[in-house]
Amino acid sequence: MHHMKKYFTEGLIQFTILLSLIGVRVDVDSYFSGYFSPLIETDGGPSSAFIQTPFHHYRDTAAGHQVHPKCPELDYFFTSRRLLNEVRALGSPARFPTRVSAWLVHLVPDDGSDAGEPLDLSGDPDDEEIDADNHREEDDHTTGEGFGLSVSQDCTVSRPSCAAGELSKEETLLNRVNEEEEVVKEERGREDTSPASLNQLTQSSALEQEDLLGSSSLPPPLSGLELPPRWQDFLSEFDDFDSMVPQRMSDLEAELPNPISYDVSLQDAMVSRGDSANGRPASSRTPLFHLESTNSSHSDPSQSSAGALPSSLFCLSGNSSRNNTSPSQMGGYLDEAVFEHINMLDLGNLDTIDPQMLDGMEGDMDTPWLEDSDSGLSLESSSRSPASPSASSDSFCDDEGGATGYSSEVESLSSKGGACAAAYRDWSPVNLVEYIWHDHTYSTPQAQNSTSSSWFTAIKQEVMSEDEAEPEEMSRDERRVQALGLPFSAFQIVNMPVENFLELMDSQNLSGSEVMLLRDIRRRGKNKLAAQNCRKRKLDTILTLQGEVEGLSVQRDALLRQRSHTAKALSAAAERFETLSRTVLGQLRDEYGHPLNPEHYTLHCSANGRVMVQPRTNTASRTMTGRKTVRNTHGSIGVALFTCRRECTKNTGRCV
DNA sequence: GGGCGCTGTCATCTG
DNA sequence: CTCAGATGACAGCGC
Repeated sequence: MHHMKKYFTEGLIQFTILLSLIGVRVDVDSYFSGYFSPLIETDGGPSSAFIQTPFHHYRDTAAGHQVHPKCPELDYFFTSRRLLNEVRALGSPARFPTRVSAWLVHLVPDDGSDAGEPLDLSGDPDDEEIDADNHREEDDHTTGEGFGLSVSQDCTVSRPSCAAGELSKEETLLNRVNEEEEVVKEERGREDTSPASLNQLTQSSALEQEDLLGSSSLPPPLSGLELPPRWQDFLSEFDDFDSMVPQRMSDLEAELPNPISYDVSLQDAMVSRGDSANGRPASSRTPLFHLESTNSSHSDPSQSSAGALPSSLFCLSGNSSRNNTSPSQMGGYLDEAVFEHINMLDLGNLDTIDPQMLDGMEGDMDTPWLEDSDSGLSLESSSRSPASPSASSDSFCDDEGGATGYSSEVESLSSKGGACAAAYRDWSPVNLVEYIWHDHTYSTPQAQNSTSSSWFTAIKQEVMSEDEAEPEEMSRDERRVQALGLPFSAFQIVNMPVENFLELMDSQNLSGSEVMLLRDIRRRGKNKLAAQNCRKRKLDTILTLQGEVEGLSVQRDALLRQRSHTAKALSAAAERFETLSRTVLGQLRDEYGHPLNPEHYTLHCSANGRVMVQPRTNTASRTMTGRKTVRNTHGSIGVALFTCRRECTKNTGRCV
C-alpha cells in the first residue's frame, strides 16, 4: 500500500505538472463530484481568476487568510508556489510535494494517536520540508496500518485498504467524501446553513481535518455500506494496480526526458477519449488518465509515454478512433470542457504534428479537416477546399483572409484578359454550390464565409443563368459590366471579397465613372440580396406571430371555459351552503327559545373551524359570496348572538 | 384602370 | 472612415 500511494501520488503529481507547464490546472475533484465544472486555471495574467471550485476558497481560509479567491495577487502567489513545488517534486521522485498532492487523510487509529493527522498542505512554503518529512514519517508509520484514504485537494482520489477489517471505515470515509461533495454543491447557494460537520470537513484546513477525523464526529464504521457507483467504478480501476505500477514507473523513468509530445490534437483527443475498449486487450485495464503521445500513437499503448503515468486517469489519445462504444469508466467523469480549454491554449508546435498522424486523420475523417460541424462555416473551407478541383492547384484562398493569394494573382495581371479571369476562377460560385446545400441561415452571401439560402439561391440562379444564358435575361448591371469589358460578371463583383474588389478596381485602370459604376453594382447587388433576406425574415416573423396568436387564442378559449366551469361550481357550492345554513338555523334557538329566522340570520364559517351566527345586514346577500361574507363579518363585529362550535347539540340548540 | 404582390433600389441606421 | 448588413420607403412591373 505504501508503494501504491507513492506511485499514485507521483503519477498525479507528474500529470499535474505536465498540465501546469502548459498553463492548465485541472481540478480532478470536479470530475468526481460530477457537479462542478472542471477548474481550469490558465496563465491569463494577473487578472486570471479561479473558477468554479470552492476548494480555493477553502485553501485561502485554511491558512488563516481571508482573501478573496479571485485576488490576482493570491492567484499569482499560489500558482508560482505550486509550480515551484512541482518542479522540485519532479527532481525528487521520492518526495511528496505538499502543494500538488494536497493533503492526505489517513485512517485514524482507534487509540487516537496522531498517526492519522492530515497534512497541512496549505501552509507556507517554508513548511514544505517539514511537511515532506511528515509525509515520509507518516508513510512509514501508516504502512502497517493500511492506507485507507487519500483525499487530495486538487485531485480527490481514494483507494480502499487491503485490510478487510478497515474497509468499513474506508467506506465510511468515502461516503463522507461523497456527502462532502454534495454539501459543497448545496453550499454554493447557502454556505452558512449547511450541516456543520460536513462543511467543516469540506472547508477545513489540515488541522480541522485532524479534529474531525480524530474526534467522535466521525460516524462509526458501518458494515455492509454500499459505495456509490462512481466510487466503485473508480476503485475497480485499481484492481491490478500493483502489477501495473512497476511497468509504468520503468516506462516513466525511461521516457521522462521527453515524457509527452505536444504534437497531439487535444480536440481530437477530447472527442476520442475512451477508445481503449477497442484497442486494448481485455486484460489491460483502462487507465483513468491516459496521455498518449502522438509519436507513439501507433505503437502499443502500453509503450506510450502516457502509459508511464502510474495512475493514468485521463485518456488523451491523439489518434484515437471515434467509434467509442465503450468509453472508459472514469472517462465519464471528465468534463470535455477541460480539453476545450486545453485546446484553446496556444500549445504551438502545431506545425510539428506528425505527418503520419495527419495522414491518419485525413484517412479517418470523411469531412475536410477545417470543416466546422456547423454548416455555416463550411463555406469558407469549401471555397478553398482541396476537394474543389479548381482550387487544388491555385492559391487564391489559401491564406486566412482569402485575399492574399488572389492579390498576388491579380498583381500579375497585365490586362483585362483571360489571365485575370483565370485568377478569379477559383472563387467562382460554381465551386461553392456543392458545399452549401445544408445552409439555412439568412446571412448575406459572401465568398469568404457567409452562408445563406439566398446566397445559394443566387448562386444556383447564377449557375442556371450560365447554362441557359440568354441576352434578354441579363440584368441591367450585368449588361453594364459587360459593356465595361470586364472579365467578371456582376454576380462575381457583388460576391467577391472587398479586398479583391478593391484590387480589381486598382488593377483594371478604371476611370472614376467606371469605379463608381462598379461600386454601385456591388452595392445594389448586396442590397438586393439583403432585401430578399429581410423580406423572407419578415415573412417568417409574421408566420411565427400568427402561430403564436393562434396558440394564444386556443389558450384563451380554454381559460374562458375553465372560468365558466369554476363559476358554476362556485354557484352550486353557495347554494348548498345556503341550504345548509337554513337547516342549521332552523335547529337553533335564541335566548328566548325562539327559532332563528334564516331570513334574518346567517352562518359564518371561519378558517379556524368556528361557526358564527350573524345577522343579515341590508347589504348582505343571500348568496354569501366570499367578498360579501367578509363585509358581513366586518359589519357584524360584536353583534353575533352565538358562537357555536362543533359541539352544538341539536337537543338544546344552545352552544356549549 | 385600380389593387395587390413581388422585386429592385435608395436612404439611413447600426455594428 | 469604410464596409456589410438590416430595414423602411418608394417605384416599376406583372397579374
